[in-house]
Amino acid sequence: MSQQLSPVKQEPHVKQEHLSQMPSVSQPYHPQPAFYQHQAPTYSSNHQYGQQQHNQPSYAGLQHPASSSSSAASMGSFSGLPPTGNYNLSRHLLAMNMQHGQSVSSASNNVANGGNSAGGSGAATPVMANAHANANGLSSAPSSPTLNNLQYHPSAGNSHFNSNVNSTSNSGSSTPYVQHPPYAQSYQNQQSHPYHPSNYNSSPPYGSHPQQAGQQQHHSNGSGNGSSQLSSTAPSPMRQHQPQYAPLVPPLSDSQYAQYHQLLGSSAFSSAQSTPYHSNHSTPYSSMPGSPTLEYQQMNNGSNESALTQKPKRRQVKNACVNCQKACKKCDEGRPCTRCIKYGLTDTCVDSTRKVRKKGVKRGPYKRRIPAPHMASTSATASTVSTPTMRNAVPPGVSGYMSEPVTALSSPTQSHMLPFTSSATSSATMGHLSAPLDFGYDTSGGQGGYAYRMESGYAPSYPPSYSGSSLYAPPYMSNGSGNGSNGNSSSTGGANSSAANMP
DNA sequence: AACCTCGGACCGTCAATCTG
DNA sequence: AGATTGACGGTCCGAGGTTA
Repeated sequence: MSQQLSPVKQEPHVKQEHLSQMPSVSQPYHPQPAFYQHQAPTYSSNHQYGQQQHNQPSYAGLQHPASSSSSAASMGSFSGLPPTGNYNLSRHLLAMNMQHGQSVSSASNNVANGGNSAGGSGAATPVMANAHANANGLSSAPSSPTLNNLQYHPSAGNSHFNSNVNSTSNSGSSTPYVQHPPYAQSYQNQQSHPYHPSNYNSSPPYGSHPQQAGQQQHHSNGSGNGSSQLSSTAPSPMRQHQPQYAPLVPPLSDSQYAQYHQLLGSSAFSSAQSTPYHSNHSTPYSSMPGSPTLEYQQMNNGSNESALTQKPKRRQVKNACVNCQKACKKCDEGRPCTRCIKYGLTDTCVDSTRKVRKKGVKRGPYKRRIPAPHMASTSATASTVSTPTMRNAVPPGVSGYMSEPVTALSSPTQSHMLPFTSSATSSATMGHLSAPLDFGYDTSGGQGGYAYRMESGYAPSYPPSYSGSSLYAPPYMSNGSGNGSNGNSSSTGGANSSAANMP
């Protein structure tokens, strides 16, 4: 079994490298619950995409009638599949369930491992240690608050909490999978992609007919204990609304599917209702996925002229599905999402797993605001200051600033979404804000591609020793800010003064 | 025309840091 | 302790290429 493990090629593409640094991506499909370890004794923590399935006996035996000929190639990672026989959907789902369930624990496990190897720092942070401590086997709860509140998705991992919940899939049924030709081809060519569904193991690259949505929903529902007690009646505790959904999905055209899904998404049947992070999502839009009029949310309900000239804010889902994530396409909160329904990828439409944020990363002294009462510049327009850090410019005490539209923005960090009113602009505190300065293109770490912006009026105060926790060079290198300084903003005020005078 | 790929702009989160 | 900062980790726009 172990000799079947083959290293998954990493595409040289930059973005994929970045994505491949997301160790937890593979975790939802990680088939290594503790109770299965006896069947996977050689399992390594340095798992790769596309390998886990080989340690999963019940899944390695997955058979697929539609993959007998042409699609066999597209299922390269399923090379161990027998060429004939019935596709055992229940086993398939069972395996997927276990893989999903494992995500909770293995994700945290990966934090300790991957995070350590990637950054070389923070491995010993308390949270990571804690995550690791919880990462063995049957841990039934997200091992970190982040996982609990954000990453843990019931559709992906709830099975872990319901180890005795029966799967409703038809045991032994050989449901015909309908392969979506374009994607079959596409995914076939992407097997080296770390996000390739075939490398998820639980996500065979064939698309399923949407009629199987009702079965697929039980991915989140199956037993995680390897039991074969399969029932055809027990609904998912988290998605028991969806049995109503499955029969309602006839073979429709793509547009019809999309339309239908929009209805789904905006209805109480949306899986978004059950996601833990939607409940406290601050924006009112999250409850209405799929509404085309909400693709962009209005920054201002017409109360400010500047809003008319500003580009509407892009709205993102909390967690894109693996398919949309891989394709860098817009997803929605429904599972399956509209796009996956459209392309027949409902089988693999599962939430991607979010990486646990690193902790213990030393951050340099923050640049400090300069009082700058005399630097008022009325030339600052709403557009020029509408940077993500614009909130910095909002005086904490400015009342009325967060009035009408802000009621929808309970998240304090979303204050930068607010329009920049003229009154605020003219305030003395705002005066030092003019066009932000781009300080080039950072390619030194992380995702790169971010143009560091220094807003005038802020004094970069990185001490010379600061290296962004070894991740970044000091982003403000214009004049050696902080050279010999102790990070005091006064030492770099000159740079900002000049910045403030920039046109 | 539809779809795919992917660079990078944009977004939201939240731990580190600052401030009163 | 609460506010703020800003890096991180993510989403997905949109342009260019490919395919049917």
